[in-house]
Amino acid sequence: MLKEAAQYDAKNLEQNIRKFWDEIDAYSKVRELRKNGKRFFFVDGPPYTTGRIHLGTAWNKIIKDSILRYKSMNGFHILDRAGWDMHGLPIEVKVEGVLGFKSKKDIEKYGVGNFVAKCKEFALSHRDEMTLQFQNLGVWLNWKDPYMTLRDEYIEAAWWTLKKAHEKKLLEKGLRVVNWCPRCETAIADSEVEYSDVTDPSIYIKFPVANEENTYIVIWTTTPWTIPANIAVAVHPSFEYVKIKVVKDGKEEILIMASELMKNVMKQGRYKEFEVLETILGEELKLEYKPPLGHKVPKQNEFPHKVYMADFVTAENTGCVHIAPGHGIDDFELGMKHKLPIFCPVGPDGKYTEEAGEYKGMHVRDANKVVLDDLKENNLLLSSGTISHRYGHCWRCKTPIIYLATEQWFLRVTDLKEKMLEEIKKVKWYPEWAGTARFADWVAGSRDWCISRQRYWGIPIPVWVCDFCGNVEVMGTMDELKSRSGVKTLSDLHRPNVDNIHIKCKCGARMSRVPDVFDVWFDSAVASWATLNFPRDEKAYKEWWPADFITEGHDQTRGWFYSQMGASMVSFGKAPYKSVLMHGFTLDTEGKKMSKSLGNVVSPDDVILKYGAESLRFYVLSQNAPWEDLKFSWDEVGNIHRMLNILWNVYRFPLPYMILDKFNPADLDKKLSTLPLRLEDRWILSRMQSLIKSVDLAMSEYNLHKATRPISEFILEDLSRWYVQLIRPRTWREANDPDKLAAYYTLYEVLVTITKLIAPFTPHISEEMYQNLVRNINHKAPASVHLCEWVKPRENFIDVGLEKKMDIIRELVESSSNARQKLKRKLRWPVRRIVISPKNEIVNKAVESLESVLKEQTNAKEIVLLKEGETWEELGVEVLPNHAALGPAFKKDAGKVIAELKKADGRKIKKAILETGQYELKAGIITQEMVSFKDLIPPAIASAGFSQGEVFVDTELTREIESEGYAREVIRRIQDMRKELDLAVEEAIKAVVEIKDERVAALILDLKDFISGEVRASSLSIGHEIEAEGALVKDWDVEDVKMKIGIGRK
RNA sequence: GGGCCCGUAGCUUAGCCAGGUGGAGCGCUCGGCUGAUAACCGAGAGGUCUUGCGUUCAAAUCGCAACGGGCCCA
Repeated sequence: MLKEAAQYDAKNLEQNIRKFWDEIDAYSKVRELRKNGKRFFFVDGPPYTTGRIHLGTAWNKIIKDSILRYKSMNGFHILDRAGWDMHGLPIEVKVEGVLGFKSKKDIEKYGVGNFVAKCKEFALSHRDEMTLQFQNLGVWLNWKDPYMTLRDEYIEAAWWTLKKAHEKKLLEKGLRVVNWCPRCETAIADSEVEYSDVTDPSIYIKFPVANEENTYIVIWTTTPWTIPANIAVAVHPSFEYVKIKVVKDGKEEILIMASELMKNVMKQGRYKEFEVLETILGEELKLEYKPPLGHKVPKQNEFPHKVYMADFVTAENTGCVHIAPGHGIDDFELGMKHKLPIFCPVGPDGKYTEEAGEYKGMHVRDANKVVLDDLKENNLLLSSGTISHRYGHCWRCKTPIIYLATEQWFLRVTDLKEKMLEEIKKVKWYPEWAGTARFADWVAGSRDWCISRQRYWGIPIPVWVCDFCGNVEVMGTMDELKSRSGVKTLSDLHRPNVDNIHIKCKCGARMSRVPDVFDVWFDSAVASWATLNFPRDEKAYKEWWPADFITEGHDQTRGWFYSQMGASMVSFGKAPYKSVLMHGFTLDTEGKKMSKSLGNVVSPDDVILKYGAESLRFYVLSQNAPWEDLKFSWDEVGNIHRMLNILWNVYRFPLPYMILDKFNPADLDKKLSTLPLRLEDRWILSRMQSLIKSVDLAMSEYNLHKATRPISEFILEDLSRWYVQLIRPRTWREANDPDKLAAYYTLYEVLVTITKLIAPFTPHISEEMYQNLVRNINHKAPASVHLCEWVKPRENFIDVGLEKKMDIIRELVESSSNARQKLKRKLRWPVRRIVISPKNEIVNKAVESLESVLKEQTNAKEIVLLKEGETWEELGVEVLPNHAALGPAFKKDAGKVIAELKKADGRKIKKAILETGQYELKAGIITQEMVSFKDLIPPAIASAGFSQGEVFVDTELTREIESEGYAREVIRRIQDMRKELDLAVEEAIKAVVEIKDERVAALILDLKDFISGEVRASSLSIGHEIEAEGALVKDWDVEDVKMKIGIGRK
């Protein structure tokens, strides 16, 4: 049996439904049901297990959930392990914070094992918290058996991949300049560098040219601390450089710089006069200079210092660029090209080493000022100021990064670039430009991937190097390590467990593991095979890989989309995914990004608390195209909530009637073909099919916004505002009226269909409706709506012509209420007639077939339909005299003509003028140019236009109309009072209506039986001399007529 | 500084691909409805389509440039 439904309470409903899902283990049932379906391999981009989820992560998972639910209902066998990214610096930094650590030394002192254990604990507890938050959104993924980067089998996938790289000679150890965080004391990836504005020194330095007295080459830098590592100067080969003579404080100097920057340098150095001695092309500038800090850094005196050509030099500052190959990427490359020493006198902690001479032990952060002073002392500082510019910071601890030349392990992905670009083309990208423009650009400009980190909480790099011969071996699995090393038990594969394992080199010496761990991006890079437990489980890999679909935010272009692609090219030589949906970011209402420092963060929990998860779900899905950034708006979430509330009301409104009538939809299809469906029933069924089609079309391109918006439109416009209004009177008819049953069956069919249509997007409310509408009727039906098949459009229900006609009827109803409003005639009061003047034949067809709908909705006694283009003859025509033409023609008789025109029948004049061009008055003949016409609408008539013509509403009162108007006023007030007494729908009453106005009392008395029926009164007295009485008595004012109504239980 | 995306009413947006009188919702004002009712419906006001230049008979739509926002990079 159907059950009645209370008001929409999202939070309560959602909690109950989730409990229900748990009880019947709905998720597992759904996956089990589809296990023979076509495979659909989805890889969850693993969120990082720190802190709580934010709106962006919520959106991400909601997209995934909706698409997977849709796919599942369409028969796909889905593999969808949730994923967790659990290693890396972010967690280390958090744990360091908790333990109050400041540097790596603190960690070593605490013990690597202890520290790693803390990190693991942190990651696991946050995983649990975040799982709950995702589940509260109604997101269905495999939460019971998620993939976790800290598990041994996952680590093996990374190891296996590195072994592949080694086999393919794509793994190399090398000296490179890397982004280095001096606090975390590790290399960090390009993607871990966060840029923000900082103020730095902006200084101009003179490098003394060798063998030329008082001659200097001028360079500019923002990092004075790199000057002790200066090895060369770069100039642009095709720029023009000058040697100029300047005088300052009575001393003569010769300076070298780009000629177009001469003025700038003069200004910076506050030189008043100068003289150009020589102009030289960059490529001819062959100079040697003396190290500016040779006296402080003795090592510097061992190196030659020369000028080299480089295309990266720009015409800014001086046009001569300070080159420190140990501290810059371009510098390093120039150094490699010319075989310069890669001099890097800075240690991993950011302090100068022995090689820095007198600077030894000083932190580079403190060195800028000292270097400046030293340069000034030697008269080498031309000017010193500050500049505000963007500079890189460690994304976790916010320390400004430095560039250091260090020995690191690299994946030579640049070797695979061409092949990768080919693979990108084979992937289906949504939207298309995400792949062809954005991702391809990024890949084309990418560099080799530095995968080593000098840290603790991560996947240990499985590389063993011979202490003696330097031979390199990579372990691919735990078993391989055990058998190579002879170690029997290994509790897990983290540090420090694997640190002190040695294996025997083929040369006979001992091999030791390199102490590094992987860049955490490498962890998630192997997710598509790690989630299949490859290499342990090859069968699953063969059956499922590569992924059919992944979806992440646009920041993952350079992140996960790329890291997966790189790792997969190394491992398997092909793309790891077949299709990618790139989604946007959540921004605040201003379009600014949400950040803690701006205080504009909205958490998903806040939204759920106020409106429930479903409103949030439908909101993020429908608000934007998925790939656009979403400007969060509370108001819009509120609108979605309202829409869901209306859906809920539409669902619950027929329930009491259906229950009362013991409605049984068991033979729904048969009934729909045998019952006398009205045109409006056929119309909503047709609209329903059109809706299914648009949802399917949109979903085929993952256009979630185009799938959800029409659903919302349908619910509001077609179902609630129109269909439910139309069938309302039918639902309170007596017993077995086939007309009522037709409405029941139709509405039921629509509600059940919509339940399935919204299931992927708003799974809770859908389930709740389904349980009542379907399961309470038929216990053999699937236990959950999510176990149902997706609905297919039924062609036999589609009637496009009918939909068009109904559109016109709706327009006519709108126009007529517009016209009513002009004369302040309420809808409760019938109107004598509605006259429709159509511009188009389709209007006639619509009105002819749907006249009953039109009549009812406009509350009109009669519909008068004119022919296409016909003017309504009852309209008067006002003739407007044109004085400028009449005056000269009739001279002194003009007054008479005008007076006659006013009295005459305008319609006749207009007709004659239109047909013959003239009209004969007593006072003379008038012609076209002497008059113009205006439609004259009688006072009781109002008009309003619509797209296909015009509507006239005749509000003239008759006894019948007045009687009905007042009667309805009385009915509505008695209904209101019934409500106030909280009477059951079918409960009978007795009522007394006392009206002092005798005329009105008589009018109402005409319809006494009608009123009794409508309000279920077993006795009803109406009159001017009776007295209102009953359990509830109220005074009313109806259009200035005083009434006193009393009602009570029978 | 570069690549990609976005900019339409006070707010959120459709229309842009394929040029032809800019549509909605929210909010506001006014009105209506009343057995879905702490709900619902209608009407009205509200637009330099970010700006400028160009192509075209015609530009929100196509092109170029600038400005503002986002992501990524340098």
